[in-house]
This record gives sequence, structure tokens and C-alpha cells, in this order.
Amino acid sequence: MAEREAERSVSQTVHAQLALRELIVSGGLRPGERISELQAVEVTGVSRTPVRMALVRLEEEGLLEAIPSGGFMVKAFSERDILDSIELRGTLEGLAARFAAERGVSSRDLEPLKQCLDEIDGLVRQEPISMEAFSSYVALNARFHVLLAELSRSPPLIRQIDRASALPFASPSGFVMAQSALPEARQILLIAQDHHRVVVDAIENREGARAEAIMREHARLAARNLRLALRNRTHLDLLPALALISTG
Amino acid sequence: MAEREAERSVSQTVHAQLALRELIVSGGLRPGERISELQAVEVTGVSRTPVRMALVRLEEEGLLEAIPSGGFMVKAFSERDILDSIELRGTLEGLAARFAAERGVSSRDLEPLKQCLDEIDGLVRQEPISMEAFSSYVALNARFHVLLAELSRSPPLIRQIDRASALPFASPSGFVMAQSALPEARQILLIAQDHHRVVVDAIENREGARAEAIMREHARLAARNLRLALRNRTHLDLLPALALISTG
DNA sequence: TTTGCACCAAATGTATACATAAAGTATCCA
DNA sequence: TGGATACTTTATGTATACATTTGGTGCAAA
Repeated sequence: MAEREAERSVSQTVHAQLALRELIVSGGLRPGERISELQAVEVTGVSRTPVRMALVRLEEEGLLEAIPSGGFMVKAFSERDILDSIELRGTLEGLAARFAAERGVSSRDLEPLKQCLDEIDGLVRQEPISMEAFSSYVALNARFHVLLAELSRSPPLIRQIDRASALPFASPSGFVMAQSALPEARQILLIAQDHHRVVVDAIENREGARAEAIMREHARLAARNLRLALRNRTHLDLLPALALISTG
Repeated sequence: MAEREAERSVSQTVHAQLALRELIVSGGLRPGERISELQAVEVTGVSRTPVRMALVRLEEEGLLEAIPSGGFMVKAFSERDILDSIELRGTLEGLAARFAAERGVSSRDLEPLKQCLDEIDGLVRQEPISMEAFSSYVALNARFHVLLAELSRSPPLIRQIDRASALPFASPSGFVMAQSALPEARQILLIAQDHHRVVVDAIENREGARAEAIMREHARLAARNLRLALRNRTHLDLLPALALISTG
């Protein structure tokens, strides 16, 4: 064992799950393509049992789909599936924002969110925005959404948001944003940043309904942008678009 | 093999999953109690491998929780967890209702829903309502909710609703409703029935916002009723209350 | 040439064997 | 008598062996 040097502390199953997810998300396997256990064993370097566990978990996670005759394939999503997932996530996050507002979070709780937004500000203020800054934005934005979900203090809701995010957040890894799209991307990022600030403000002022409405509107806008980007794919390809919009 | 007579057509894994879920949901294992693989093997009659698969799936489903030192335990939910889950489900179903309305379902699509409601009408019209009628109601009500979710034609949303329902719908199996609570239960059922009819009507008339609002309100009311029932548990115990309210 | 049947190969589902870590117990020392 | 340590036992995590089913290929017959 331990033929692959690293990842020694985590269980084989977790290691396999991470490795396979990376493989799927990075596009190493096409949607609809079958993923054989033998292949998974070779990729992960662990035996069939933990690989199998990882496959089951990835199926439950929504990245794989069971083939009736046996085995798993990479799940394929339609354009509408993705748009729906964005709105779905927005709806859940709206609920989270409302819970946070209604349950009275302290200023201390909001501090990490504000700090996160400040960091994003530092990134998007650059003109033109750099490729590295954009990548950092994606990571920071994901963190903001996680923090917001946790602010609801509702384990069931956090859990659901986590699952709902699997699809929209699945794409960024390994994508390449076209240089020419960066200015347009920056504009969208600025708007998203505005929304986020308003949400935090609403939560701070205990305005649950407003907080919820903003998050939902935010998601609807993101879905609309993606729809437009997909219609005239002049410089936005599917994956970059996802990375750009769905993480807004 | 095939020592246990039935269930021959489904895979061992699925059989184990169903058997273990039944065990958990029926209260055969207390929340927080550890579920050993050996025990699971004895209960299901299959070997450790499929049992293990089933345990992983049940964990992803939210009924089990992994113990850091190894193995699984029955997940314990707080009162707030359950209330949140109800509202969560209502929110998702509201989205489903809106999707259904906006995407223009045909009258043919609505037929099964109406038929389902008519059957429920036949049950709750009895005065006093019988125990059998109440049990039938629970099953029919679950069917209505499934049909409504499917009406959204959104696989990601249907999937999420399915997961969100795991908790609220987990309780009915094997519960016993107190005879004395039946009249009160009937009143709540009648209100729920009203809500359901309004939702179907809103969908039919393409009023997405209204359809969504009703479903959310419906869930909030259910949560409120449950909260009241839990406060003065004179004749409503936790499980019956869940069965009653959360399936409303 | 095409269709159908049979056989073969490969991959999945299942069972079990093995290793490691955790928990419980007993014994010994303070 | 109480606590700590070592040992034993048990249960989980992993690896592998076995069986069954699926899919493909080849041969034969129409």
C-alpha cells in the first residue's frame, strides 16, 4: 500500500472519492461516459471495495448515475437542468438568509462574511481584472456562500444547500476563462458583489423577507445571464459560463 | 442464498437498504444508537458488502450518521431540525408548484393530482374518521406530494424534494395515532386538503406566484401546528404528530 | 449477406478472509 | 482499594476470491 506517496492520513474511501470527483469535474470523463471499476482502481490506486464506496457516494451526490444493467456513468445535465439548479440553490440560500435574519445573528457572526466580501472587493477593483484575480474570486465566492448557509444555523438546510451546490460548483475546477470575456465577467462580478452586500445588510437589520428576496433575485439574474451567455456563445463556453455565473 | 423467502428479484443491496430503513423508521433503533454491521447482517440476511453499501446510502440519505471512530449511528434530530425540514420541504415544493405553473402543464397532467385529492375527499368526509381512513390518507397524501414534485418536470428539483422528504416522511411507518386525537387530526387534514386544491387550481390557471405562496404558507402552517402540538403533548406524541402534520 | 444462436470474455454484485484499530477487561502495582 | 497498563476481544476498513449476468464475437444456417 501507500504506493501513491501522499494522502496517507485519510481513509482509502475518502481518497478515492476525492480523486474520482476531481476526474469527473475536470472533464477527464465525458458526461454519459461509463466509469469502470477497474479504471477507477487504476486511477485511485486503492482496491475495489473503497472505490465502490466512493462510487456510491458520488452517485448519491449527483455526479454519477447508476446504469440499470450495472455500474455507473457520469451524469449528463441538460441546459435546463443547470438553470434549474441555479434557481434551486438561490431559493435555498434565500431561506438560509431569512433564517439568519430571523434568528438574530450577532455582529461577530457577520464578521467573516464582511471580511470575505472585502477581500473580493480588493480583487474586483482592479481594472482590468487579471486571470489570477478571477480564480481567487471563484474560491472566495464559494466561501461566502458556505458562510451564508452556515449562518442559518440549520443543519438540515445547510446539508441541502451543500447538495444543491454540487452541480453549480462542480464546473469551475480546471476551466479556462477566455481573456476576452474578462471585462464582461468583471461587470457581472460587481453586480453580484452588490447583491451580497445587500444580503448581509438585510440580515444585520433583521429584515428576513428582504434578505430572502435578494438572494432569490440574485439567483434568477444569474440564471438569466447564463441563458443569455449560452444563446450567443461568442466568447463564453459552457464551463466558463458556469464558473462565472453560477458562482455569482 | 434466498434463505429469506421473498425479495428475490431485487439486489441484496436494495433489499438491505429497505430492511434497514424500515428498522430505523419504525423505531427499532433509537436515535443516537449505534448500528453494528453484524446486527445489520443478521437483520437483513445478506453479507457485509451489500449491508455496507446500504449503510452508506442511508447515511447519504440522512437517516444515519457516521461515527468518527468508525461505523454508523441512527441520526438524532432536534425539534428545530424537524421544523426546519418541514419548512424546507415547503419551500422546495413551492418552487415545484411555480415551475409547474410557469411551464404550462396540460389538464391531462393535472388529472392524477385531482384524482388523488378526490380519493382523499372520500376518506376525510367520514365523521368521525376511522383509523384505517387516516392511514390511507397518509399514503395518499405522500402520493400527492410526489405527483406535485414531478409536475415541475425538473429532475434536479425532484431529486432535492425527494431528499428533503426523507426526514418528514420517515416517521409515519409504524406509528400509532391516538384515537382521541383523530377529530383534531381530521380538522387539520381538511385544511390541508383545501390548500392542495388551491395549489392545483393556481397551477391550472398559470398563476406561478400564487401556487408557490400557497405551498410555502401550507408548510409554515404545518410547522406551526407541529410546534403547538409539541408544546402541549396531551394526546399527540412526537411520531404521530410528525405523521400528522408534516404530511399535510 | 444477414440473422440467429451459442459460446466466451469481462465486469459487476456478493461473499469472505485479513489486517488494523478501538474498546473492554483483567491484573498488577501504588 | 483505586488507578494504570497490558492484553484480549471485537468490530470496522480493506483486499481479494467467487459467481452471476451482461455484452460481444464468431459460426452456422437461411
